[in-house]
Amino acid sequence: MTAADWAEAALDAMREGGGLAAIAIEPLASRLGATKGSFYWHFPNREALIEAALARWVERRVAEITANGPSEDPVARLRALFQRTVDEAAEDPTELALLAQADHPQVAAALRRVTARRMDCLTELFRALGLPEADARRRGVQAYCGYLGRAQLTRAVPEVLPQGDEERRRYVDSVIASLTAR
Amino acid sequence: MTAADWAEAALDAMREGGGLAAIAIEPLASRLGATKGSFYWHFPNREALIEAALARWVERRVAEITANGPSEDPVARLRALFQRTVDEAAEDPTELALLAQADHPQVAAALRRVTARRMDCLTELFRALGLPEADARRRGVQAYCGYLGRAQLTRAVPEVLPQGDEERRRYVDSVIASLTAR
DNA sequence: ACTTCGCCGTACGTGGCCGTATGGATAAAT
DNA sequence: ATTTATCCATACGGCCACGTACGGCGAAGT
Repeated sequence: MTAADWAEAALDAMREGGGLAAIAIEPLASRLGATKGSFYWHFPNREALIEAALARWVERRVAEITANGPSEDPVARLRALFQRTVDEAAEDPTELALLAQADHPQVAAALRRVTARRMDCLTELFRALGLPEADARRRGVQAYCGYLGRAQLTRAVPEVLPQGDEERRRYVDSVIASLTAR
Repeated sequence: MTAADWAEAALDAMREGGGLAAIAIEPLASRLGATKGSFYWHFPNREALIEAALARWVERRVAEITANGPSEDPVARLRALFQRTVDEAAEDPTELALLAQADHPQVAAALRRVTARRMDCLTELFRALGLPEADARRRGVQAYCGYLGRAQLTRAVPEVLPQGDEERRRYVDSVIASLTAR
């Protein structure tokens, strides 16, 4: 049993429990087949566990940004981004849970890091499409807001979203067209 | 002390505490200068209080939809919508908290009602701009995702959003242009 | 004056979770 | 073989919140 195991279990709990409140030591211990004695050996307190879990989460989200090599076609990358939103955000409410607890200092720091990197990536993408810096940033914000909003709806009220592969494709086409127009 | 007082206090607590977990009877009682004896006279249990608070919230959100008379210019209404997002969502994280807890049955029902009404309104708006039904719905979803995402960022990571009145105006202009283009 | 009823305060039991104290078990070091 | 370090289990106290039991108190009816 390592500290990483505990951090991973904390992330799992947050994914299923929907929020920081789901990170509780005693339930985690019973789920891991361990006890609090183990936990308090590897961590000083609950806050440290939260910190470790969030650090893990940030690391992964940043890694999956740079995983999309900047060599690809910008429009294809945009499309891939919105395509993945559909499948991913539906299964992993972690990010939504964190967004809802942005007043928490540790959560806020994690969100700042990930969001800033994503925004940089999106801005660079629109610059690759030929837009000047200021316009590219605006488009980046616009795209990211669309991404976040769609992630929300996918989980919270999926029935208002386009149903069926055909409709979904048309929707993504429409979004891409809006973002790359002019 | 009425049941409405308790429900209102529950909404206040949720606004400040960020989530359903903030609706706790004993803290509410001390805040209201009352005790649990009063609460359990007006409500059978905590779940009923949550239900009442959510019903209140839904009623208000629906009311503020129909408050915008459908007589206005569609583009002006769109602009007003995105303008209000900036001020409002920053001060009232209730909706974001609810979105993050969409797995909760009572919350899900409340969100479904409000979202469906808003989507109807947006669709009607784009139809008033001359779009056929299917296109209007797509644009409506697109607009609402932009709204939700911006609300998220406003609270969670405001520093990535356009700063200053001038930049904010340009951003809203860009969004409106994207949504009403073609 | 006495009862009834709406409304609320107090006290208690229960459960879940945090953090600490302390001891046990195993393996490496000397 | 003894010590030491590492890792974990058990037991405990304390906090906070839910829900219940019960008693009190004022107003209205008779």
